[in-house]
Amino acid sequence: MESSHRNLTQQVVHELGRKIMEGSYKVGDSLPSEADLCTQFDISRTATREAVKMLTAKGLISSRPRQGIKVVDSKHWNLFDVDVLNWILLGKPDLYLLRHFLQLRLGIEPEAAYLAAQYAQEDELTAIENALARMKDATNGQDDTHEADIEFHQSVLSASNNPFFIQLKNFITTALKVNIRFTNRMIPVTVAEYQAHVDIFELIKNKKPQAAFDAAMITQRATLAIVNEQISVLENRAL
Amino acid sequence: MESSHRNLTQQVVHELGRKIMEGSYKVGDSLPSEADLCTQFDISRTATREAVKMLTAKGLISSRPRQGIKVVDSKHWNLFDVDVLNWILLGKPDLYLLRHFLQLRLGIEPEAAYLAAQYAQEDELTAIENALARMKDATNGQDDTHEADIEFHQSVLSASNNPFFIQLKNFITTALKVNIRFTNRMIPVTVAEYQAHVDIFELIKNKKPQAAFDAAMITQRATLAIVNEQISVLENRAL
DNA sequence: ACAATAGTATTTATAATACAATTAAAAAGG
DNA sequence: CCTTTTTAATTGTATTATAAATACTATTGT
Repeated sequence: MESSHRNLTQQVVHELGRKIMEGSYKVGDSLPSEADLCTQFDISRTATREAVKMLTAKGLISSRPRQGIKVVDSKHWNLFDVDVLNWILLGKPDLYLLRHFLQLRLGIEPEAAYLAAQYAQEDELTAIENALARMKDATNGQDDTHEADIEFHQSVLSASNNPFFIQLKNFITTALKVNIRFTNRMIPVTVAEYQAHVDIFELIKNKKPQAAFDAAMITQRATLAIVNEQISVLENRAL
Repeated sequence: MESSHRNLTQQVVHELGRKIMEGSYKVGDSLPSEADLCTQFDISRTATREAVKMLTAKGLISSRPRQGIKVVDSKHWNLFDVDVLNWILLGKPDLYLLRHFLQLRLGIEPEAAYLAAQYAQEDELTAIENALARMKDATNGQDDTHEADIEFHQSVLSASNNPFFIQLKNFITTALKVNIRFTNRMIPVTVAEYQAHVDIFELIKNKKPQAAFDAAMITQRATLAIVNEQISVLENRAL
């Protein structure tokens, strides 16, 4: 149990957050009242209320006298919160969610590459290069495939020198992890994939923003096209 | 005083969040201890602690025994949280922040237009059209200029039918408000700007994703170029 | 029968207090 | 000087009491 090293409030936040994101409590549903949560988790009202406040701050629930604690509409959820993203991952992401992730990655990552080509500092370029080295090792089975891949994408975001893009590292990381769920058990990172990453890096390093943008965009559109195809197959089969 | 109709916890959250985002408490700084916050706001520890938990949930602070309450590194801040965005707006956004906003808008909005062209439902197209009508009225001074503009961009995001893009409505709205800060007192919404919006709508309606993407991208790159130019002027003047 | 009003009960909001757990920093020991 | 122990400051948790908000119910007057 990895929850034991966190305090009570955090444990309850995690447990309830996970249940909401997996759909055990649906939008509009009432959660147990404060009193019930206290008895269910065998904790004081203090801990319970603080957990409720944290989930409220993340936009998942509302809490009002006489009305109780309710799951609010999903448009209010802070989907870019690191905890919420992890709870999404703990749920059962389907192909549609993967598509949603990829659609936004397609917006973010090419532009991040563009900005990196404009603004990357020397140490940030080095960080990208280190991630590439790990990916190369990974193709030889000497390093964790997916972690190196994640590190590459994160380091490009960092190199954008834009706090909003940097904040989206959580999102991209989760997106990649969801992707791995569906492409797992296949060849880890192919040489072709590795080469595509190297190409983007070279364009960033040589300060070619538009070319870096285009290269990243082509890769992303290809990935998205595959998922769209998979969804089409599924939907046609369902008819 | 608009804070009086909110509960104590929310008032404290707002006050502290605002101060953090405006820089009164800088990264690494300690906030007053729980006990001090209680006396400063003249409230109980319960209310204080719940406020601290909410700010923790938004990634602004950490709170540990003996160490106290500290502002954490800004890379942990949930910059896409609606409250955090509002506190940013209450601070004093400068041209660099505006550029950061525009850089991400440039990633998001063209792709949102692309997705809207693919997936928009009839009622979502109508919503965009209504926003356009308001913008047209605004050019004649019959409606609020900037609100109609915001409504347009929000309705495109809604039409993307992607929850992540929809969640970013807060971000885009704040970005537009910051933009208004710097372009205010000028002609509200020009006919040319209005026409650019109409063009994007037509491409969405006629299901031309790539063309809608390109049209939105051109507009955004132009806006960003203006800000980059303003920053260059400022920086050259500073030398 | 119906609508407006007042009352009631449920639930969260706030407060006050006590004690436990954590941990940074100081003190003690080698 | 380094390591260990102690201390004290600060948050973590529990308990109890009361206040405020509000959905629901009952009453009342028409």
